[in-house]
Amino acid sequence: MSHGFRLSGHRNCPTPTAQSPENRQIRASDANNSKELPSETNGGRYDAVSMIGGNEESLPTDGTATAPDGEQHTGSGLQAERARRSAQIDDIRAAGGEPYPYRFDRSDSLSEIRSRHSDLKAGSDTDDRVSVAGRVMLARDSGKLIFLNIRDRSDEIQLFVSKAVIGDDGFANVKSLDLGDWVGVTGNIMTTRKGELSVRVTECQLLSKAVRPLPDKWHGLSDVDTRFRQRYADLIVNDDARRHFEIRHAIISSFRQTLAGEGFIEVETPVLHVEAGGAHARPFVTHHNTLDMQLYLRIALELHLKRLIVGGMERVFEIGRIFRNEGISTRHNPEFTMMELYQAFADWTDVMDITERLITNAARDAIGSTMLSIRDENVDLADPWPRIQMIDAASEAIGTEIHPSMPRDALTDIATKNDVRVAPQWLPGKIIEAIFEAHCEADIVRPTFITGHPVDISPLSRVHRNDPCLTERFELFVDGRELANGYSELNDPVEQRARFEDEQSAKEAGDLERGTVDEDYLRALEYGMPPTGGLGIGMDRVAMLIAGVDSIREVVLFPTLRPEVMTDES
RNA sequence: GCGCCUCUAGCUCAAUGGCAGAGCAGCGGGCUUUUAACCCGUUGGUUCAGGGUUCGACCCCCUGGGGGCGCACCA
Repeated sequence: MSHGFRLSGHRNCPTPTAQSPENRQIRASDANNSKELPSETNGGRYDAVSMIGGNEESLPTDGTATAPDGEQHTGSGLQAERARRSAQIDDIRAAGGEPYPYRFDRSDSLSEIRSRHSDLKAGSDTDDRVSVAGRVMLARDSGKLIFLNIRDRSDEIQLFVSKAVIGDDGFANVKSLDLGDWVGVTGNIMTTRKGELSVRVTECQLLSKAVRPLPDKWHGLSDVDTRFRQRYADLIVNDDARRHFEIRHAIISSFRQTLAGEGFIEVETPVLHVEAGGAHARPFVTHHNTLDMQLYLRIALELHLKRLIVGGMERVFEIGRIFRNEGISTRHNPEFTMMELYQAFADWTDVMDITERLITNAARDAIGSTMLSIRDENVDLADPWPRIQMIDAASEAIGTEIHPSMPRDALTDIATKNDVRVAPQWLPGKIIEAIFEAHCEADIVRPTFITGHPVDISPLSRVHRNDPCLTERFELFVDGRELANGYSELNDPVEQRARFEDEQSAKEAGDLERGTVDEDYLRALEYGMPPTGGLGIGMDRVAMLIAGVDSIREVVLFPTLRPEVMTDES
């Protein structure tokens, strides 16, 4: 850690400056900012020179800076830049200022100001005095006039800083701001000659000093590794990154609204499971110390939620993180967010309907339209979504009729002729699914329900009322990706036990993703579960669809990555 | 896990076997209506790491590491 910076005196209490008279002044002005006092708007409480407390103590002007560790740094480079800014912090403190004040009274968000003054003509002045806060994103210095662009969560605005208005000391302090610093300013709304909406700054307070420089102001951050590892920097400089997560938020919010409107109750069920059931996937294993027992992170929400249907809750849903110990790709993150719902007295057709409503509403709420462009095809989510049987799609793709009632050997032959490798333990339904995945899945562009999955790959689904080899199950595919999975829920405890036992023997035969017999779940079913429709939607993939991105990492804030090797230069 | 691609200044990118460069950011100077401001000057490099080939390596080869994409895995 030869280049490690330690700000002196800030690890101990009291700090060396805590006893100084200047510091007591700062404390007093902090009190002026505190919530307990009557909150008058503005009122000149922000000293125009509060950054260095009125003292004309100036920064080194020869381009060198002394880091707190005493090492001299010249020129640029990350370490030199951090040293220069750290030295600025020390100077502010030495002059009795506070580079990291406690709070700031903001009168408006930037978007509020922008909408209030949307019709202001070029070259206008107003009586609208505001206090706004944001991060300095751009700066243009023309001698006795400085233009800064600051940004808050809602928007950006220009600060118009005139030496004649703010005074020499205040002007020098604004000049010493770096891109990335947070500031709070007070002033009147105006427009420049070119019509740019601005705040004519009379007071400027540093709210937080950035010690590390921002990525390129124009190109932003494009190195994907850095973007994901330093998501904070990505969010600061990349508009798209912020937009993707706004969309994600709007989608989840929209789902909650749609579900609340249809009488669903949001619940939370355990993440730590004794048995990881409800899906075919390899789980993460963990351990509880006091109970001294092995636990699994959940791979699905299903079995707990259906226990609640047994309990009579009728309509429940959960939006929660699930974990699957499998490969990572543009479509898979080891932890991801699933929405599952269960509705008593409904069957799979009701569930397909609500799937369309949820996703169409989400698009409308998140991007204001149901029109999407998928692989250069214009898709209106509001159009009805086709419903195609899996066996029909697969049969058509290979030009041969297939059905799970056919002898396994015949299906194996057909699969092999169509370049699908068949594993020895696969049952007929699994072979059909493999043919579908190899020959149909990737070609599906617009939202399409694939229905009627074979019984042997659907241990929790109810048998199709018209075909004993199939189930009343569907999966939703869009752009070659599976987004949702739902079915008429199997509620016969005797049949469910038989299906679980088939799962267990497959697992014991070496198929690690298969399930086990969940005795407590069977006990629940014995109390009687009403006819029920259930649904699971991968929220990350819905967000990918609506945001129009090809990688799940664009809609997961902190995707799973290998640990970074930290160096002095990081 | 396998294959292909990639890693150069804080950021974005050049340099294809012959002196490691530019723009932005930074630093110094100028400019009172700019807006990716502009103008003049200027600092900054373990070219991911280690090894090899060569008179000479960012460049070619080997090993390792990070990342991306594809495959595999993944109802």
